[in-house]
Amino acid sequence: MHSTIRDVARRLHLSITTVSRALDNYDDVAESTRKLVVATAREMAYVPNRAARQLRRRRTDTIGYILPADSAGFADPFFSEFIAGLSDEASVCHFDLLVSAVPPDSKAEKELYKRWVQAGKVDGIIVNRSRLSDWRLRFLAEQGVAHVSMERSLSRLSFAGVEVDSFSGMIELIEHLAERGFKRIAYMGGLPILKIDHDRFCGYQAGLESAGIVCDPKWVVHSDMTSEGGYHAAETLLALAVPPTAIVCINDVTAIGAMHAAREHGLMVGRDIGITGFDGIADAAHASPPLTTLDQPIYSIARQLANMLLNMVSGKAVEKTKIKIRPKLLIRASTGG
Amino acid sequence: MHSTIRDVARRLHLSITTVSRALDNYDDVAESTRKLVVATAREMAYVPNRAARQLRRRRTDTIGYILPADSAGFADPFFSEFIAGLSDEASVCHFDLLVSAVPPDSKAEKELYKRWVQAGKVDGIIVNRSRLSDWRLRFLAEQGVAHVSMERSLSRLSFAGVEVDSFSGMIELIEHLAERGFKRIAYMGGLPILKIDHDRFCGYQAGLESAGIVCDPKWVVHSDMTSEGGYHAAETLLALAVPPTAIVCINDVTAIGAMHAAREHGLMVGRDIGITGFDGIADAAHASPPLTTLDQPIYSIARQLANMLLNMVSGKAVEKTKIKIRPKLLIRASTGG
DNA sequence: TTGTAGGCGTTATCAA
DNA sequence: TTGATAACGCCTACAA
Repeated sequence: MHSTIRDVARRLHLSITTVSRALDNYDDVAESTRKLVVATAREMAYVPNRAARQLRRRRTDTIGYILPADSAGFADPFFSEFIAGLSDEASVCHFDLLVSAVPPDSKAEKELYKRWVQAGKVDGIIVNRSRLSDWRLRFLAEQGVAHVSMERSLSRLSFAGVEVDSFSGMIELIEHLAERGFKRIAYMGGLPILKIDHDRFCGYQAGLESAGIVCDPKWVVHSDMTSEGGYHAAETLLALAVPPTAIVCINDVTAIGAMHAAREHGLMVGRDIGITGFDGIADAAHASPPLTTLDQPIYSIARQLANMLLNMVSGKAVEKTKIKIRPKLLIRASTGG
Repeated sequence: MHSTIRDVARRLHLSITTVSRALDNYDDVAESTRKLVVATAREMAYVPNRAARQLRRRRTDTIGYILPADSAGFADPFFSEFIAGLSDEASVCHFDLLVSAVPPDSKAEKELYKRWVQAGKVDGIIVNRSRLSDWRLRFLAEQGVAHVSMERSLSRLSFAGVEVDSFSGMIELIEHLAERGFKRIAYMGGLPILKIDHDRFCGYQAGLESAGIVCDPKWVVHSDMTSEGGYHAAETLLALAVPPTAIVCINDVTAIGAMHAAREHGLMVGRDIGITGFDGIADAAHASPPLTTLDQPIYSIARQLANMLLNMVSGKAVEKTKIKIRPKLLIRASTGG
């Protein structure tokens, strides 16, 4: 925090005003002074103080993202990629990204959102892992804070964001499994309050139905969406009297855990049992066997979300406020290739 | 951004000053007024404006972390876990975490660090993936900005941070491989300018030496530390006239890619070839076969780093400024169990 | 084309 | 124990 705008002004025997406007490319500044100011500012390594600018402009040039982090052990490449996308897009517009992690639907989460909003710390917020009934979206709408979300919640609020068509994807996936001859198909979800869990489960059911397969409630289990959780949930499934011959997992890391459990049970994944994921993280392609999955372009989705949000907070017209993406079925060896 | 401190003051017919100090628990405020102020503030949902507070206090209550993101496709669970740790620790102290992603050692990186520092956007910065000669650490020291780093660089600057003893870890690992009968041991590193690459490579060499194995330069390759990169680098190794019978990888995701390549070459990992990682990410335990690795407690390291930094910026005495951690060798099936 | 002055919401100094 | 008042660094009507 070195030179201030006063320093630059003093050095040039100009007023603060002129310096300020020269740097902001106002057109009522003589070209010669403008050049001089810009050169001097650069030479003096002048950078406008963030806090002062924020206070005055009443905006922060910062967008926020709160990680729905369940636990200490949480580590899904999904989030690395998502954050990288948000941050990259923000950088382009000279915005910053504020990040925090907090257990979903907890008291701490509520407090954090409140603090960020009421202290004016961010101009807008990106929400993901939307819940069926999501107080976050309601809260942000009420407070008039710009926000976009990945997956819409069921409430009728106007929605801006990106939605991946999990439902159709799952139907396609189940069809694929049925074609490969897998009939006893289990579903391994996450928290049932999650929109993605709901959508994927519905797609799973619809898929079964159209394949003429009945859905055994015993074959529906839930995990915490970590590989550890997937491992344990799979153990439960495989210990059943009549275990499933395929497991459809809510995401890739869960599936990686499930494959591990299957191997430990002496099953050859892809032949004795089919296992699928959702996300298309890099590691899924290198898993053993490579994982059949519904690929969603996480990085690109994150960039699009950030872009929409940035347009909103900059008052620019947002061309598209709802983007729907169809996940792509990547067939790999974990379902027989 | 609703009620300000003035609103609260007006409502109570008190001065702004008194309200401010009541809320900050100064002891020269009557207990009765303090209670009244606190209650009213809460009722009015008053939250101090961040920008104003920052401007006045000359601190931001924010720490920063710049992800060394190589590319769009980058997605290492290491970073999710690292960020979660930083963020959790920051939350405890009511600090925020500012995150950005930028290619390492690029012009953009330099500009970003400058901007953050000179605009006074953060009180301190966490650095990881230190380079052997790291301008970031020099720059931060010069500018007098508080910072901690994971892995110290070779320069003699005073260092505060956490260091994982990669060198000793690798020696132990090589010893393990040699015991298991693997003799033709390859090393798959990352960028050679990275401190961790240097340390791990040196440990590898030392390990080979003490096991009486000569190091064939052909068996030393580098990747970009992604699973994709690991996959390709392994293909190069396996295409050699005399391919190695073990591959020591710089991190887990690389190793996961390498295992994939090995399987494609018809090799049974753990029997025909030994493969090892470094990190101890959750997925490593669920890889096929489960990956032998040097486990470092990423989440806990991140918390410790953040904690040290927070103490530094709060002016608290830092008990321990250098923490050395010995990674733990987890022997799994990828080296024969 | 440039300068003056007021204020964004807080906190800190000093006097009452 | 409380209250004026002056910054913090910047932006922007408005005046010159």
